[in-house]
Amino acid sequence: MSTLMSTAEAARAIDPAPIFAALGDRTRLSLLMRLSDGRTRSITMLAGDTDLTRQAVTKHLRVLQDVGLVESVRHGRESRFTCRPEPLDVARAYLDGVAAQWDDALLRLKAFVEE
Amino acid sequence: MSTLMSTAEAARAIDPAPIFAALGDRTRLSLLMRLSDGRTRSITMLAGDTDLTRQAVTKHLRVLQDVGLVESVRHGRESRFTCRPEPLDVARAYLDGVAAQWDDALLRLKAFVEE
DNA sequence: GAGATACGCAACCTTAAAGTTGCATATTAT
DNA sequence: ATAATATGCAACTTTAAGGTTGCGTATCTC
Repeated sequence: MSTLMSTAEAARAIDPAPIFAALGDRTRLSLLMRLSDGRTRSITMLAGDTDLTRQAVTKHLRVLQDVGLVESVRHGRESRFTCRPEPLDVARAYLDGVAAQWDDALLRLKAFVEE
Repeated sequence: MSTLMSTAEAARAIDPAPIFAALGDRTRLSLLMRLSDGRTRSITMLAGDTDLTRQAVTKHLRVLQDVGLVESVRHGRESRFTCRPEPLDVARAYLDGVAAQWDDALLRLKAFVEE
């Protein structure tokens, strides 16, 4: 079989559950929000704004990293995190798919009732 | 202050984390997918397609119900579940917001580099 | 080189998620 | 009325999430 597919197709092929799970935590959403300005931040910087310990923040960043939502680059003694938006496309593609199926169902139902 | 707001504004006002958390499980995503054809199903029906016990499915349905993703109506001795797409809009609005912020950041960065 | 800074790793605690089993109760069908 | 069906409730187990603390190591700064 061919392995060629568009990014949209690729997005649909990836299991979205782990991505949603990573997004399903307030602390992690907050970290993402702060990183979504495109700037890069160290763990200590990110932990400074929260009431959590650095280790807790590190764990959350690890969860985000495992699904590709952030990326880290070592820079001297600090590791700098950046937002990676690709998994968001996977999540959006999934939601769009469910919503589309839902809308189709409503249309068919309406057509059925009116015929 | 006014409490008037559009559905889009309302969507942004709701904490999306619990919705994402509810979506962050394969079994629940599968339940949602099967319900997103708009048809109504009993717990036993939904549990029949899985390798889980009825009770496990009941718990998952409860999680989905708690964030408004499904709705149940008692009908005789069975309770029938229906998909409710509104929370999906909340999730989509949130993802769109983050993605937009991200795109803005890239634009500003580009402008900064080129100036 | 010495001290401060930034991090990684590992152990540990607490709580909740996911799932099971057993039993009670309400409905439907015969 | 009885038997079968569909569900609800509660107790219990297992495992993982979220968080902390302590300590070791690499890296800047002076």
